[in-house]
Amino acid sequence: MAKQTLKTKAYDEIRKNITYCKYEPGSVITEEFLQTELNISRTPIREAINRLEQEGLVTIKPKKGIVISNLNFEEAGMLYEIRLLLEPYVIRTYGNRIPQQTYVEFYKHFTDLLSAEASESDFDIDDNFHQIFYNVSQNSYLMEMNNRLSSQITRLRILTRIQEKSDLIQTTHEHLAIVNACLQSSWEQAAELSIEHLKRSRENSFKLILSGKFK
Amino acid sequence: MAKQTLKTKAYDEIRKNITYCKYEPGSVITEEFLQTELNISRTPIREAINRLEQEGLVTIKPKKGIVISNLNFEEAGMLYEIRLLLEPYVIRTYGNRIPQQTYVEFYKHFTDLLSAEASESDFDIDDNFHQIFYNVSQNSYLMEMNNRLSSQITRLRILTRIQEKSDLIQTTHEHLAIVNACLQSSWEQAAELSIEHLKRSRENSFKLILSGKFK
DNA sequence: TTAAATTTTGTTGTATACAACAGAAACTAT
DNA sequence: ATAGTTTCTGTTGTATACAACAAAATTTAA
Repeated sequence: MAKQTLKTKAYDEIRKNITYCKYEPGSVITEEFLQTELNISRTPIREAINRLEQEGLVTIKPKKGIVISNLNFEEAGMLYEIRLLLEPYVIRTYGNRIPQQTYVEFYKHFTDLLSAEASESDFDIDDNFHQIFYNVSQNSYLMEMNNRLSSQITRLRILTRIQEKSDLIQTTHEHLAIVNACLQSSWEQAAELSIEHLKRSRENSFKLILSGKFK
Repeated sequence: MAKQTLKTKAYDEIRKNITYCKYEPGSVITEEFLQTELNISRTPIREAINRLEQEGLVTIKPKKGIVISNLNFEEAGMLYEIRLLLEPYVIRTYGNRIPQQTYVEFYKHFTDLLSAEASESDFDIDDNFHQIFYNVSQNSYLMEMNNRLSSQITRLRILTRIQEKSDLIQTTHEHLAIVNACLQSSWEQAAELSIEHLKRSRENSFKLILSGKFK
């Protein structure tokens, strides 16, 4: 495993706190706050913050503080637009690179998800599902793009409380359908199913945002 | 205009030096070198370097130095893969948002390019051409992605000496054809033309890379 | 000569002090 | 009371010193 520097430690920690909405969207924090919270000096904190700004998770207000990025209707629209463009593409183009072993793991995850109670780790599993497709592309731009999207998507899911059991089950069934299509090498069908999945997911998010359930 | 901090100044300067290959791909530089070269202290230099690493233009080797990223066959393939995915999409989807005024500017650039000698500013003009399409999408992820791609594409063009007059003329004619299609609201045709343009461009780059003309 | 151990050197990693400044608060003149 | 001015406070911006460490160079032992 790679050497863990304080910079990466700070980055991981802060990013996690943002994605899981421990730091609320729109709120303002200071470097000093992070310093005492993480017990790490300013330099690594700043480097982490700079990176997070680059990734769009925070905005640095000069001489004022660090604003945790908001997640509004427009942002959600942009996120899903990109996913709708990229995911069908990677499935169609690189689906055939997914190793057999990965399917075994998928099915294990699915049975876990359908049997167990909802928990925070579900997000990671769901992220992981999407990530696989990007990783097999071996295109670092695609992988990096997924990385950017995933933290925002996770935040969106948490804010819209979409992790409720009923939705989790539906999502899992949709994932299952996609995987089944892949196993039959029906890439075009798998791509179409992923479009359906993303569109439903998007509409669900939009609905919840507009209902004012969040923010 | 936004406040220029030393961090952004260092970033702009170093990025320019990398894109225009003043710092050669594969070569190793140190923070101290940049410090004396730009006459800026380490802290802003580091922040700039961190950002450039994030964007893939450099790799920081712990305790060793800063490696200017290489541009090889695989990297070029990844770049064009993304462009081939994104550009037809933005043209098809957002072409109709391009204001009339922009077309006037396009034609002015084209006539300039076809009449004048090749110069460094041609790269900016070409970048600008592609950038317009991403900007009208108003999707920050797409715009950011273009930003990432453009510096790499520029490096590729410089390294393959593709700016030679004959290629410049061909490129300009292809751009002209795309713009003409847009003006007639033939978005599908414009998208197809952009695919042709990118594919030819890619093959040209591949050819030059393999001929060993560079690196 | 060769292999292992040690020292040295160069570079980034981290901590911290001070400067600059934006915005709020207090003050002043009318 | 209000508009303008000044002062103050909190936060980030920048500079710099020192620590940690990877790799090269040197030394040592056989």
